[in-house]
Amino acid sequence: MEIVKYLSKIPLFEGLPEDQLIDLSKITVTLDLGKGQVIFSEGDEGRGFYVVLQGRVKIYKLSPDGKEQTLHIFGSGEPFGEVPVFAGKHFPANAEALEKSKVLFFPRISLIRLIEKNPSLAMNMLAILARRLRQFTVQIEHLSLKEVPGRLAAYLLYLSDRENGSQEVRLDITKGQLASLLGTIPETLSRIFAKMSKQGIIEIMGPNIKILSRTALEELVEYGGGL
Amino acid sequence: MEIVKYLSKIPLFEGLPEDQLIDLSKITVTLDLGKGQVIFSEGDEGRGFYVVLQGRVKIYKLSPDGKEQTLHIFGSGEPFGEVPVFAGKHFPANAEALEKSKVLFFPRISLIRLIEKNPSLAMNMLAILARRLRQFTVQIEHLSLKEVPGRLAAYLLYLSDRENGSQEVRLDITKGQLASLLGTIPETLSRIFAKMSKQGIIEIMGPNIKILSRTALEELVEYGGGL
DNA sequence: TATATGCTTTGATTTAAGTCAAATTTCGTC
DNA sequence: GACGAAATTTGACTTAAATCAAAGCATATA
Repeated sequence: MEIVKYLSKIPLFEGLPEDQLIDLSKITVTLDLGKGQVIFSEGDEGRGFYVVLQGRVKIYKLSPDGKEQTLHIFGSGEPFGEVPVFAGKHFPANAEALEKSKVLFFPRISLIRLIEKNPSLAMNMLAILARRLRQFTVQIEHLSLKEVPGRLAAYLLYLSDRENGSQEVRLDITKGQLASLLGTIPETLSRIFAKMSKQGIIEIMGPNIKILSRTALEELVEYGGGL
Repeated sequence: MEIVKYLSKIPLFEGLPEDQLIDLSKITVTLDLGKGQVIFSEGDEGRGFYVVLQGRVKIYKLSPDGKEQTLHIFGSGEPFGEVPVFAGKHFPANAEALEKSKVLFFPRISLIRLIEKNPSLAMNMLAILARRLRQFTVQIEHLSLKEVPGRLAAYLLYLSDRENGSQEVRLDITKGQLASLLGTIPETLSRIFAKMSKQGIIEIMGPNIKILSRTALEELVEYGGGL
């Protein structure tokens, strides 16, 4: 079966024996989503969690006046919506497909049953949640302790590191989406990009960015200000 | 043994059979901490996690220039520092006793062994981590989408709700600590308190605050601004 | 190719909140 | 109860970033 092969590649289920993967595959539902399609909304009952197969999914919060704060953007292989499975009740945020996507859905009940039979699955899940907690810690730090240029610099360095230190990175989300992820608005982000570019720290070619001075970016993260 | 009785009251270990609690008690180390004493620092290797027995413990991040963002304040019965146990390596933040405190330490290795033997413990930990993730979601939302008055209003309502809607709440942390928890500085917080007081929304008597208009607070959370 | 739609940039202005400095209150301890 | 240290408040000032408005680009689709 196709699904089993997919499952075995998802970090969450790494190291599970084949028979358990088959068990898992039996409880999953595959969802096909169009661009912009809402997967769940804040306050919805959490009946289970999801894993991205193809495409990208955005998790975000809305303020009453419609301003958006992106919490995460998940790509292929990443699980989301696990919180209510264990914490109970409802989703604390919204989820929406950024592009045409496929996601797997794992119903809560079946999953809990599976975990009870299967401690190592629980360990994997613990690791995932702990890692996510760590990401949030960083995000909170950035939002409260750093100005926007510092946050952007940190993000660019993160992208670069992800491609083992490449000088050139590509934004795989729109600049508007990046603004929301950094806790700001497109105008502000655009101005900061312009300033960084003028100072010769980066070079912008559409969604491709060449890092001209890694040091300058690191200083922005470290000491902020002064752009 | 004393410790076993303590352990049985900690949500994390709820529902564990007595013999497992005894096992647990054997691997714990009790730490006595003075006020202001550092428990671990960002970057330290995570050798295990902690549970507060008495007192209060603050988890926080520091910016290079010394500004502090409090992530959590944990009281009696609450676990902290679990992230590196499952996510690996080092602590992502600092921990310090806010007052004279007692905490239990659970070494990583023993703990993992225990969890592997013991699925229900894993389920409890999953629930705890999931709840914490949810709290962070809210905190990020607040930091990015709401102005300080809205965050303060939300905090006051939270305190009030915790004492089933009481009109009078008591800050169990200093206003400086509250400022850090809300992602701001004491001066700003003080001004906002003054404004709210002038507008008859609250009445301040030292650390005791009387909520005069719950509605006004709710509006601040909802629509922000206008103080 | 033309046109509409959505992204991005730029400019002018406003504003919330941070900084620096100093006065004042509160608190712990001798 | 009195002293010194710490926490809190107040004031004047600065600043980063949001808002509002409009123009410029792309991109995809008819």
